[in-house]
Amino acid sequence: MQTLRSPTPREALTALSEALEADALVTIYGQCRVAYEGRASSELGTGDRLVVLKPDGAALVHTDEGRTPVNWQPPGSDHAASVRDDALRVRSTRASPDERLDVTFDEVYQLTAMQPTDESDRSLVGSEADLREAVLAEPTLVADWFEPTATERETSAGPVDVFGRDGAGRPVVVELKRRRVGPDAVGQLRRYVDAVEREGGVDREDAVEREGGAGPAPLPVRGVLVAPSVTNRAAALLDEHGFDHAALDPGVVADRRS
Amino acid sequence: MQTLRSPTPREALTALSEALEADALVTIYGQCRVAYEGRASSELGTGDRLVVLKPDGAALVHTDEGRTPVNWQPPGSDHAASVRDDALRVRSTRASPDERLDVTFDEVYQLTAMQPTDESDRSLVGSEADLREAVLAEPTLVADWFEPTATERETSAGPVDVFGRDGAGRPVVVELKRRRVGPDAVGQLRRYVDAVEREGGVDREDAVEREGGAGPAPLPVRGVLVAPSVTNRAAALLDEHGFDHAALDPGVVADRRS
DNA sequence: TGCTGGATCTCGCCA
DNA sequence: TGGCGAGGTCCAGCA
Repeated sequence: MQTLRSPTPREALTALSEALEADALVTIYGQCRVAYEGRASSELGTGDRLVVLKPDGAALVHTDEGRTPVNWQPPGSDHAASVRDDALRVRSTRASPDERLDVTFDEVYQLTAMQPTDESDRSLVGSEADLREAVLAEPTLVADWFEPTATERETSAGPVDVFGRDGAGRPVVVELKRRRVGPDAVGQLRRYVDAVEREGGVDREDAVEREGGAGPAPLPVRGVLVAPSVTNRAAALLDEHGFDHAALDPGVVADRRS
Repeated sequence: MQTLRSPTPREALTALSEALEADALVTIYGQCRVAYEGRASSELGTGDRLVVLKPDGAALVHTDEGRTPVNWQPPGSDHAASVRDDALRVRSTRASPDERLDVTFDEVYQLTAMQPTDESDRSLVGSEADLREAVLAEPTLVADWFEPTATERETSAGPVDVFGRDGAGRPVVVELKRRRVGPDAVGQLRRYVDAVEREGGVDREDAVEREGGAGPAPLPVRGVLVAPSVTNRAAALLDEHGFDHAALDPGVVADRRS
């Protein structure tokens, strides 16, 4: 690890160039201006910021506020350093989409180059995938009549989270959400239900069996939204479309299963 | 600004406590383990990471990869430092939702406390708001028959981006998107069109005028999706609902207007 | 505070 | 590479 305190632009350039070459993780704290041009374009006047350059090509410009960087460049970008008008300039570019981030330092207070080693993977519990596992292990969590037959079942509108039947053999589309949902989730469920309805709501094997017979008699398709809770607008939409809601919290489910 | 190189846990604690007290922006680079518990829960084993603590309560844990921190805490959280088992521990908590982030350092390589001053605001061009301005200034960009009458017009499904009439007096709902859109945007447009249709598609003044007359004869409502481009699935949905698509790129529009 | 939708969303998966 | 949807999304604006 190398750290420079208040380096001259030339000193900073030398250290930064070496660090980028060596695939180091670099932080630069200093007074700077920032310009971005690409998917949108932005300008940021003079101020003190923390700039992080990662060996995978990510670049972050952080002020003293907010979880989100005020400016950034995604991984895969190329970092380059130079001195212009006696000022250190860091430029990060990428193609597709074509975008460019320029950070010009009036003054560099500190520059650090690190070589972190990190073999560890993060394990996360409480995702939608965990919710799906819980539902498959205990389908009555959705409804006492629910019998799942497939996950990620393909439709013309995209894959359905969990697909199955009710006691009367009607197709059931289940959409899973790990948190309280708004109208968008109901719209999503609606698209899947519509698609299954259009396609006759039969599994592929059923379709083959029926092929020689009469045209498909479209079955009514049930839609169930599984989520801890829903907003008023979402509840109204669910009602409007005749969909069901199963109140399931991934955290509670995880506790019960453990 | 203060920087400690390879401090002992006690030295790090002292410096960190002072820095947090002084509302400093703090970076800690070291070998650590991370645990999160709240909306979900996660574990992260030993590795070298860069931790950023902001005076507004934001906390970021960055590895050498990715734009997104591997763990974090949003602004508004409370940071606290302590020494446990001869190791520096940083805990960031917040209520509502109740969540906690713990970072335990096996070793601190460097700790820096900064006092950044940043008065500058970022200006950004190319947002959906810019697209709206362009459409209002030149409605024929949407269609030669389009006459806007309101923005953010309220409906039971939420506010419509731009509302207006076509040449025949039919209500028009316009949904703006700054980039290529998928099925979700069509679903959104559909919800707004449905809502306006249900409500008669009249402006408030019209409704008052008509109140004494016969019941409202629901007008067919037109829907227009304004976006640079649409995916195949979205195009199919637009067609299915009889909605129009106007190809407008916010970047191109910005150039033309400048 | 909750609801709603935008974002240079990011990220992973899959065709 | 593009399409698609999840995310501890974050975030602003508004009721």
